[in-house]
Amino acid sequence: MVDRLKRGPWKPEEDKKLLAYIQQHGHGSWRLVPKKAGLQRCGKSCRLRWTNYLRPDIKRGKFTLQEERTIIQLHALLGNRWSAIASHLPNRTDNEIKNYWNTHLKKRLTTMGIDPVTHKPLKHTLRSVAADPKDVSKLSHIAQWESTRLEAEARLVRESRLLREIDERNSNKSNTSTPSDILAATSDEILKKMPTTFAPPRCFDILKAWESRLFFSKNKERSYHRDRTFNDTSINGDGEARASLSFGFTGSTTDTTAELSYMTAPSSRTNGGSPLRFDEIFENWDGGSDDLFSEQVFSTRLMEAEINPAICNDHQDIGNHTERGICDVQYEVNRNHCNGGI
DNA sequence: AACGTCGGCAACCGCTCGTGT
DNA sequence: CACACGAGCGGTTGCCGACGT
Repeated sequence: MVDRLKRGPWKPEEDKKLLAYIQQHGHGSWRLVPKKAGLQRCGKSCRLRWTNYLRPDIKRGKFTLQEERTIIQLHALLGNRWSAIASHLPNRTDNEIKNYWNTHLKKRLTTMGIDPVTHKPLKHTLRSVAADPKDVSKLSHIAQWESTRLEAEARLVRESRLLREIDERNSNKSNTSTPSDILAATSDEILKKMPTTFAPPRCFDILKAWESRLFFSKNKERSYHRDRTFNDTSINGDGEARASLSFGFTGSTTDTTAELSYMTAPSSRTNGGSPLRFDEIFENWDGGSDDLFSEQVFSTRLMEAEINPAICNDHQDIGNHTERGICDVQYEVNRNHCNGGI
């Protein structure tokens, strides 16, 4: 008689058997696992049960806001590459992330007027759903900002991957190659692989997105037009790229200059968090006091606040944000009290 | 209380990729 | 080079509980 393989949900005793076997022997070849563990399952079923459920390092339960943001941002960069996304979220499985995306995040983005596939604004939504022209404008700005930023970050990832590949290949080449050989080969490869159009400094795109967000500000009490300059981009040895935008604004009692700088973090410093969204700062800047900046505290306007106003006032120290995330965002503000303005 | 609908999630399916022979 | 096999990945299915009528 041929043993029929069992399918469907796993029973606790089956879990126990599989767990006990793997803890004692390791899984080795998955094909042999069910036989050795005394299970009427196929090896593939055992592997899935282990990787998606039984593995001791799996984190279960509700996704944090930080995790949600990371998923959304990584999805914009990587698409449906769930395993790649999961590698940035410690202790979460690709299956869990995929399910969470399909059941929660996709719908949420759609509600916010963002296409969950392209991460770009849904044009029909901007026209029809948001009847108030102010809402249309707001949605449009947010979507525009997000889209530009994501495109820039996607390019960053592509370019750094390309450079790393080339770097690795060169370091693996035989020692007989002269430096000029390597240089020639490298330049050739870069020329072949890079887009034919000239790519502007990476961080500028992101700053330009911020700039449009900033100068579309709804606050009429301040003027943001003064001393607005983009500063140069630099890339240091750790792979960090940085650019900054300096600008001034005039308030009712103070003259303030500020610098926004965008710095990509080297991979060694990333830990699966997500970058600070600058539109969050500006939303609060518009309505907040100048002291907001001297205290280095601001309110985060979370994406979820679009649907849940109850979590709008979550205060967090900017220092927490700069230590985590794929990209670091920093800002510096220099305030000059000018006794009644300039 | 019974029934229908919906959402969440575990599990499966089929394909691709990498590796060994 | 071709083939077989194992493992991994993304898409899909189906079960089950919650909720509404």
